[in-house]
Amino acid sequence: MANGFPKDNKLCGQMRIAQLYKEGKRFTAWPLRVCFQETEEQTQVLVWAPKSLFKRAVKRNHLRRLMREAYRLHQDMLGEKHYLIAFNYMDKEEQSYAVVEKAICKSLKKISERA
RNA sequence: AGAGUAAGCCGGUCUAUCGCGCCGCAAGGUGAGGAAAGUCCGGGCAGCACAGAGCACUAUCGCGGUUAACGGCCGUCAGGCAGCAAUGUUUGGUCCCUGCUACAGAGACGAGGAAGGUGAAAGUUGAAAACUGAAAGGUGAAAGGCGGACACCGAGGUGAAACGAGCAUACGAUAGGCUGCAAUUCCAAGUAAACCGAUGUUUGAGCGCUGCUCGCGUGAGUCGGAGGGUAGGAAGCGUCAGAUUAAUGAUAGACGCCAAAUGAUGUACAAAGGACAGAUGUACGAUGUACGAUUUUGGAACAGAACCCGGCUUAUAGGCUUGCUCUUUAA
RNA sequence: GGUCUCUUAGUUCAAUGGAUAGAACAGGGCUCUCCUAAAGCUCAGAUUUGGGUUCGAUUCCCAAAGGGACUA
Repeated sequence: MANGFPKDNKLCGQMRIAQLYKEGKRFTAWPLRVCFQETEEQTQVLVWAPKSLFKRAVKRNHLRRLMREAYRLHQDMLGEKHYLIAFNYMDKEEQSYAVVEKAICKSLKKISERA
């Protein structure tokens, strides 16, 4: 079981991100909003907390790390297929790790079922 | 002991498991703060410019020191404000030239003179009879009163300020070439040397001298519209962090810190009270106060590097050290 | 990251350092009308915040907060 999260698994590039948001399927799993798309290449993930909701950089960094950590520990739930996924933090409050972990698990399960 | 004040410091530690960035073949090494923040100053660094003259513009402003530099810091002088005090805070070139000082006030920055007093010109009144003359007018006609130009003396009051000044946009001294790492250099990819309008080629557009003018140089494009393409990477970023969707985290446990509760057959002090010996002692003592082992619960701030330094400013739980001041008690 | 700029009634804008901060629209009340609109009268409402300079700050200076523009 591979629980690492190296740099190759991060989604980057303005064009590819715009394409994902344009063509990908979306759903909400509080406090997250998820956007995903199936792909032939390796799985890449984007994690994001908006500046308009969290003005302090510390809080944004913390939430991003929580989401990334939760994904890293549960990424084997996705199965054999590869996806592009974007996790957007939605809630105005800063939630604990337990809440974020639950939401990530829920959304990963949903992705593997729907795709 | 309490309260205050000034200066300085700390900003949890360790272990286990799973992970991240960078360096390295690997083993391994290394990885955020006192403010990393605001971007308010200064410097390094980079690019452009640097024949000259003049005018602007911006910043600073008692004195001395410190520094690579500063508008910072340290010491000190004077004034204002707060405090019983220790101390804190704030202001600090000049008024020669150019201007400003509302309302009120006679007058407001050139002076001019108000109530009142002294003197006093013009004018007016006194002013009619009578005489003279064709008439108009003249003579009579002076004292005194009213009047108050003007000259001298000169308060009180108004107002922040009444001739004393204060202020800056004014003057003086000093400093500053301009722009900023999205600077700048290189690589890769892509496109549109096309179209429309205005203006211009010796009757000189535009550009450069990076604010303007003179002056000098250059000499055919320049500006706007609509439209097309790209927005990746490397260096800059070394001196023990260094990315470019942007690394330093998550979980569990232990210790330490803070707050509340608990309060040991515990310790110290006070003590109603009865007991024993006896005119004062001895042990006991319900109960109260303080200190407190232990246990339980909760809490732990402000905040995250993007070229780097020196300051300033702002945010900040809790704690530590030292100096000084005041109040109370004891010696 | 850097360079600038702005904050005044609910909204859009005025106001040499000078008296009670002005105007339009919006809002409340009254008149008119059978009712509404229009019109007329009237009322309330603001200098982003905290210091300083000044006799006196919307205005000048310093700090903070919140917007906006430009720059590869």
